Amino acid sequence: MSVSPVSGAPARSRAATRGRILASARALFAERGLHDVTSHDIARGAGIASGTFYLHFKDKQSLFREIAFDAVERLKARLTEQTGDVAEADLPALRAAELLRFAEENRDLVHILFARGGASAVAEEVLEHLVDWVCDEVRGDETGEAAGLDPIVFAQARVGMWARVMTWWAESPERASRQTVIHTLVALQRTGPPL
Amino acid sequence: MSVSPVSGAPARSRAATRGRILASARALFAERGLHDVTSHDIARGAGIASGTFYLHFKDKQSLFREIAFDAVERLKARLTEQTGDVAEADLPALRAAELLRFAEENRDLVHILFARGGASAVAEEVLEHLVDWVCDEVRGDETGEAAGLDPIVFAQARVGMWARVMTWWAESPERASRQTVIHTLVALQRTGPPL
Amino acid sequence: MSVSPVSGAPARSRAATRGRILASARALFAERGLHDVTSHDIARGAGIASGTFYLHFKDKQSLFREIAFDAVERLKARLTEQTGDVAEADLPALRAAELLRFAEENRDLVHILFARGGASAVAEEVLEHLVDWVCDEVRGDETGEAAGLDPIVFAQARVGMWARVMTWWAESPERASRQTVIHTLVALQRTGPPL
Amino acid sequence: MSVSPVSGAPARSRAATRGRILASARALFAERGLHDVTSHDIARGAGIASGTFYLHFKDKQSLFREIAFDAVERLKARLTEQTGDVAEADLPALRAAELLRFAEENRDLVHILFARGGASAVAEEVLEHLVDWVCDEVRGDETGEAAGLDPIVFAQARVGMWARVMTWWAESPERASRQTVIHTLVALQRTGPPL
DNA sequence: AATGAATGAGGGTTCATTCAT
DNA sequence: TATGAATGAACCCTCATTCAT
Repeated sequence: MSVSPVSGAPARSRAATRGRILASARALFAERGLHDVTSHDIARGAGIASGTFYLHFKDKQSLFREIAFDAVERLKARLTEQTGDVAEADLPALRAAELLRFAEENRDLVHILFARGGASAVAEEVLEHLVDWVCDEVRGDETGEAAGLDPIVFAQARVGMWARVMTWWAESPERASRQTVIHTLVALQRTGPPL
Repeated sequence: MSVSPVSGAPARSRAATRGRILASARALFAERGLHDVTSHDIARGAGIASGTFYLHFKDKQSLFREIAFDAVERLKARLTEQTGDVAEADLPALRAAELLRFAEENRDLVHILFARGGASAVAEEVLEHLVDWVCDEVRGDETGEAAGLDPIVFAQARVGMWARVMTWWAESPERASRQTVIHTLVALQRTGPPL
Repeated sequence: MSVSPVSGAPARSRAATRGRILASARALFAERGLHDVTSHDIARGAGIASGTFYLHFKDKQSLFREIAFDAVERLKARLTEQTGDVAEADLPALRAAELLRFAEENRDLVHILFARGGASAVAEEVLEHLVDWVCDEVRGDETGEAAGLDPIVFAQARVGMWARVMTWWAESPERASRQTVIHTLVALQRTGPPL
Repeated sequence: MSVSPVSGAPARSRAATRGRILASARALFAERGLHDVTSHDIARGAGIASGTFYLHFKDKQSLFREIAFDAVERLKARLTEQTGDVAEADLPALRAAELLRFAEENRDLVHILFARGGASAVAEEVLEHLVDWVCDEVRGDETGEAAGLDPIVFAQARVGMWARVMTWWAESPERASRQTVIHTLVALQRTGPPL
């Protein structure tokens, strides 16, 4: 009812706009973290008006959730694809390679999820989600590397390790060759014989 | 007009006020995370006026830095104390025990530093600081567990593992017995023989 | 390419859409008040797209005006119908009965006009409109109950009384029997003999 | 933690600032109604920064409540002062006079409470509060003017009448002489003999 | 050293309205 | 006629920080 002159508006495709918002948000979150990115920033980055943001997402938080969980799902899918096609002995190396591939192809996402993302409860959920997944896998394989270890502690440790290494590598992949990283990860995952 | 107070006897010593602020901040940060605690909250918790905060700390950021780095230094000291007094074979277990002790005695700090604290660049610095320390240690010991591995990757992995496990355990220590956690950590740190 | 629809047979008639909008608005305004109902809410309630609203009404304000003035006109008509058919002594009771009937049949409208609706200048206009009408009536009847009184003050008082009682009764008619309310209104409208 | 340069701030008395805000709000609410006055408007009118508003009031709503209920209490006090000092027959006239005095001395408040104030649930509460008061009074006096009438209906009617007349008169007192209004009100409050 | 009232730049979000399709 | 994505000004409120006392 109050004064509110308006200029006008085009009509791009809904899906396209949504995509632009996601892309803009991903980039900005990676660069500055959830708390230092405003909904206005995201809108500007997407080339839309600030109100438009809320036509596509309930709020900033839920946009972040969507980006985060979409990413973990993709990561899980990557790691799962490997299983079964190969000799068991090769699995650790293949998985390490997949982690690096994912980190390389999703440098911004990795940063959001595992480093700066810590800004919110969402990141914690994401990590816990990953832990649960590893945990389930380990429990299903009594004779594997985690035999005799507590599955949860094992999973927490492993996820912590992965997250940190991926984040570091994604930040500047030139700091260590892919082979070096894979080799180190594989070694660390080969637990020695009991004393 | 009134009796002048004995000079040199401030109502509260500068150091005491500073300490109260630190304590209040530590508790609040742990409970709600950096971004959900205002400078007013901290002042109220410390029983001082809001302006007084700035008489003791440049700003919220630097208070957080101080808390964070003080904590890592204490953690490093703990881990270092062990070295040298014991047989090399026992070191991993002793260190794991120290990590848990630290986590237990500093539940709030651990949360700030490694989980929710992620809210700022400071937490990233803290982790990196720890990585550097591990890295230096590893480089000085060519024949140790990290022999043949890239020191930086090794350090990142180890710190990631420690941070995650400590955070998880600190959150509710009743989830796994101290022995279980130590045992799992030790096993994961005993890298197997090269293929 | 497809069979062309019979011309002159719009999917939905203009008037029908208009009516749906009015009905939707009436219900929502009554439920939540003018300021808590958005044009989108109205459109959704009417089963149309939000843009369509503006094909039928200039803006929210003018929709509200239309609803409001339509209602007062109907109320006035009700009260006027009575006049002339009956003995003068029975008029007050008949009118009071009409007020209640109107309130009962238009519970939502009454609320909009006289209570929550106060949200805007429109409600004020409506009341003033009613006052003018009562005023005119009174002026035309020099020997009536208002004899010797200032017509405007009289009209303001009467309209204030009516509005409040109707609103209250419409909100939950079970709070007082129709007879009780009528009886009280009639008594209050029978001004006593001058001192 | 974000950029937030600040200019500086004086230190007027807390009570004084609070008073300035109340005065500014009263004037603006009367002029434009609750919904068309922003917290910035109020702050500007009070000569303070916009944030200062929230140092003194929880939000706009509660400021409005305070203004409103303070006013009704004063009105009730005025009407009560009279009781007891005078012959019962003179009471209606004295009360009517008080209503007008109040309206005259609080032109803005009257507008807020009984006209534009309709904008919010608060105004409804205020009116209901007044109704309850009248109701209680009436119930305590079985032989008074309301003898034989339903107390609630009676109170609703009376409050409606008062509110409307006060509002109208406060808006421009020159429209009718004080004597005229009082005379009319008194006449309307002298209910006639039962048929 | 301490106080606490004041500052004011934004932050997230809403919504009346437009217009290309 | 109808659609619905888009607009963008404006709103309420927060909070890190300052400074007169």
